[in-house]
Amino acid sequence: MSTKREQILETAMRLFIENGIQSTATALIAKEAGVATGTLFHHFKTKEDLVHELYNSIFDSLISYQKKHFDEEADVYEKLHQIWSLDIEWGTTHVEYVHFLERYSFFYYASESAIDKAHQRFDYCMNTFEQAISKELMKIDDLEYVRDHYIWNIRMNIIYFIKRPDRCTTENIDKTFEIYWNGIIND
Amino acid sequence: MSTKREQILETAMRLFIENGIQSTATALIAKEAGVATGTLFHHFKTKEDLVHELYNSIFDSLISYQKKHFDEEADVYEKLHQIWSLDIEWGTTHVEYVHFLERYSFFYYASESAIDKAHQRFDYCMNTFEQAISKELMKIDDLEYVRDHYIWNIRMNIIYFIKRPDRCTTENIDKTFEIYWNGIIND
Amino acid sequence: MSTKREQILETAMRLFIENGIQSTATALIAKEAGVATGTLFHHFKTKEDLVHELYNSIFDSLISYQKKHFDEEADVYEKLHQIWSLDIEWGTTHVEYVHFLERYSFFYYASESAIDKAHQRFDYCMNTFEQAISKELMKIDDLEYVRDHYIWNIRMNIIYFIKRPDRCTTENIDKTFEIYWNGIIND
Amino acid sequence: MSTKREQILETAMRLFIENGIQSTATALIAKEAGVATGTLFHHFKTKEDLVHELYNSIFDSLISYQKKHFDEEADVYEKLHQIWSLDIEWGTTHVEYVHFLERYSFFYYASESAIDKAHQRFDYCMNTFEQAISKELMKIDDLEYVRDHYIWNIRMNIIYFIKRPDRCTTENIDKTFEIYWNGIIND
DNA sequence: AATGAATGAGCATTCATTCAT
DNA sequence: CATGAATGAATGCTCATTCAT
Repeated sequence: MSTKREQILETAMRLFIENGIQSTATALIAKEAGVATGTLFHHFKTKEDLVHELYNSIFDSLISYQKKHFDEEADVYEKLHQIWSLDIEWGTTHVEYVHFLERYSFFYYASESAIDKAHQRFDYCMNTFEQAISKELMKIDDLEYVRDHYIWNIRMNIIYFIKRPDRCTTENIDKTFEIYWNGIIND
Repeated sequence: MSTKREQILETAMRLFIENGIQSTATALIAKEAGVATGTLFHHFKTKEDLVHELYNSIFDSLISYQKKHFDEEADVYEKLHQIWSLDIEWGTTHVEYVHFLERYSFFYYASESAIDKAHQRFDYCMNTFEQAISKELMKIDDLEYVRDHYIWNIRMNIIYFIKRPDRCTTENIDKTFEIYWNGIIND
Repeated sequence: MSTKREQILETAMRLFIENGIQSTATALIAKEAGVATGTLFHHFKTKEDLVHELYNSIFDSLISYQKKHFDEEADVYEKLHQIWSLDIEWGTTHVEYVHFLERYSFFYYASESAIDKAHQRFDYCMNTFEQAISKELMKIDDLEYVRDHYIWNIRMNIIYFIKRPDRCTTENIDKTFEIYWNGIIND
Repeated sequence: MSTKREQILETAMRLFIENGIQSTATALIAKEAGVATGTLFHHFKTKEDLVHELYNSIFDSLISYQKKHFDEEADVYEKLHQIWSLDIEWGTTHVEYVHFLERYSFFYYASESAIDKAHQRFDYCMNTFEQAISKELMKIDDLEYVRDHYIWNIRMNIIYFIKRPDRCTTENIDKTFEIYWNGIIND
């Protein structure tokens, strides 16, 4: 019911993307959200709390989107293909979330523990990577490598398809998955 | 050539890496460099200028390192392999530069024009990508894709080998190049 | 008579003692008392009112304690001895009240008029001081001096006996009264 | 040479006395001192540092005043008489310092450690108290009691003589010392 | 070239109080 | 009686930059 709270969240997201998190003053967020500064701090103890809430809500969105379509019973190739496609579908339809995450990722707010917590939420991905490794499908049998390799490639591809929506076809998405897959798997 | 100027640059690099660029006050840089705040602004018109000078000197380092070993006459596979290996060699032996670049990349200081200028300096890389595309070696014939795909993957790998210096062997570096190459090329 | 009202008073007293009056936020009092902030302001028009109510209730306690044992008919020495001992007895058994008064005394809330009003309530003490002066018992025949001299000495002694409960015996209390009495009276 | 620094100190002292320490905003101090807020924080890292500097400079004044006249070789009675008279002379001629100390003493800024440090600076007083106790001159042979008893009485007397400058004669000061001395010493 | 005092707009956060429910 | 979201002026403090020496 808290309309003001939501207004603050929406405005903060927009301003963080436009100007960066550190460069966005809480006073500006409040002003553009049409509330008093005190109201912002009534709902969020600190600016950092506000950032974290946005960060978590984005992962809520992504994870719930993926879990709706993810098939635990499929084989490794299928599952990775699904994850890849769903990530890109979600990313290109939640552009502002992607921009926020890119602002956030290498930002000082993103403590190691926050990143760890985020990784933990993607257990179904991690399980798939582990399964792939244990089946000796991967060129490198280090979970950390496999995970980071996936994350950096999917980030790059999502950003690419956002920049080039004209190329964002199923066919092209499949092609990018092949690039990912052909690279990482054993011949 | 002034010693003070160099002290400022070194100290700034260290502090930017430790705390982030935006979170590092010029007053602190001056203090830790053992100079007056006025001296810092005597040598660098603005904080942004200081950041840019560091940024450019890093690419000077990387480019001169690569040009020393790069063989323009080799074939595409060879050239990309060279660039890949040289990037990782340079990255793992210039850890602080890598950390600085990661701090800088997604930072608001990095304007589009700064990024474009940087890309231009890597003409020998771009030429190689173009050559590969024109020879129809790549799964996707879009220069921007090929370039970004390379950049994100090399960044990911450099950071990985910095985190895991024990795994930073020629054999493993070659294996990661195979992951890159097998992914991006046509079958 | 409301329980909530009493919870507020008790919690406020505790927090004022722990952190000082000005440093204790009304929101914190409400929270620790388990009531809403609105409830606090329903029972006390302002924070200052709450402080005053505590202040007055403490003097209610002290004065009623003393009046129960005070003998108006005794001679000056006896009466001052009684007041002295009763003050120390009350103080060492109402430690939190003492702490509150010490927090309050030099605090900006304590206006001159509030202090005057408090002095007026201790008419039986003032009468005794006047009696002592008119009988030429005191080294200085200025009521203000006699009063302040008593107040500062009794405060000091109460605080001392609170810090050193092991020394708080009738014998020691009597000894401190002798210090007071031998000082102020004419030889 | 730092005129601005001194202006800040003088203005702060005045405003702290007038309105209390906590109720005086650093912005107001800067404004009334005719400097920018940044200047205040250039000279004093925090408001607390500013308060401490004032506090310490006051004790510098008192201690240097007393040491100029204090005779280490005199007997206990003489030495205490000197300290007493010098305290009152200093207090009535440095009224604003006294007011500041009264504002400060029971204020949350005055940590136990700050109070301890202050006590340590008055070693010549403490030595005299110890000497008096070891000669069995005092009714109570507890150094803490003797010290606090002195402090509270001298504070009370200084404030009294400030309020009543007409009564501040050598004769009256001597009389108040007799009140102090006759009280505390053994018969 | 080097210094460091001075600037003042800007920032995150606090808090007594109000008021609609 | 009770609630707690909402308010917004106020606060201590920061920081890139300037400038007189």
